[in-house]
Amino acid sequence: MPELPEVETIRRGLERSLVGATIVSVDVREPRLRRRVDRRALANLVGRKIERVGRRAKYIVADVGDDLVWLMHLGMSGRLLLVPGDEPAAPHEHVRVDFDRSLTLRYRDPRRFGWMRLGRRDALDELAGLGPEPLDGELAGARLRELLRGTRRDIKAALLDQRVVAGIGNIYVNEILHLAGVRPTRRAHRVRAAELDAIARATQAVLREAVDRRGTSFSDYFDSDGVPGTFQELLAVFDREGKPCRRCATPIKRRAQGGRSSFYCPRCQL
DNA sequence: ATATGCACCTGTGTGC
DNA sequence: TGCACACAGGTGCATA
Repeated sequence: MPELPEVETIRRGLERSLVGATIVSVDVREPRLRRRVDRRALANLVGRKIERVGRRAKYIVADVGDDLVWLMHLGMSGRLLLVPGDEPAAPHEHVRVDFDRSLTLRYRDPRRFGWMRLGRRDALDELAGLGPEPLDGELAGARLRELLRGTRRDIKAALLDQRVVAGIGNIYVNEILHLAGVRPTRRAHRVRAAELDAIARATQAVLREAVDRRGTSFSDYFDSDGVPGTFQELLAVFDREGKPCRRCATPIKRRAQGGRSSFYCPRCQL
């Protein structure tokens, strides 16, 4: 479900409510997530205080002291919700963490593609090898050119590769390529420098706007307070097969690419 | 190196 | 109404 803008929105919600809060109890109701949740390791959260809530790519990274980090990934259908302590459990609520302020964090994930773990900051191999954060500092065309040099795969697959750029998923990659005027099937190494500049700019513009709009809720994404985002109102191509391109009115096309749907305007994107 | 296919899961929408 | 099937915001592995 969540890409960078959704994860960032959730991060902000957790930061607002949880920084300074102390964990009172941890209840792993269903450890069989994408990777098995280590109950004993996670139990070390008890008594610790949330010092900081960060994000890297699509990971939530919470500092809990002593160089320990609580790492969470939401997969496709994961949701982190802050609810009053006495709220009854909802379906697919796999982990609940109680804090010292009548507040619990619930992890719900019907498909169980997400997971979480507690580890030492220097042992988080999940975060090693991730590409640049597109909204931190510069993601310039020149940097993209370096990252894509020599790669023969298509530009869409390259942008979805978290080692190339961190945080982009299937909604935003379609939107970015539309804004940049580049077809998703173009070979990455044949995309011109000027087009890479456009892709770099479009990446930042799309992700910034989507963060401002608190993410895209086209079916069932909600932030940590249960509030939907509004970027779906601005989608140019994603899930708009057959509808008119917002720029030129040509019907949007859809095709499968690497097992997932690509949407593009056959006129605006070359 | 990379492309493809599939596997991990459940829910929802569609067409018959 | 039921049923079969396609498809869903993400990764990661095995195989060619």
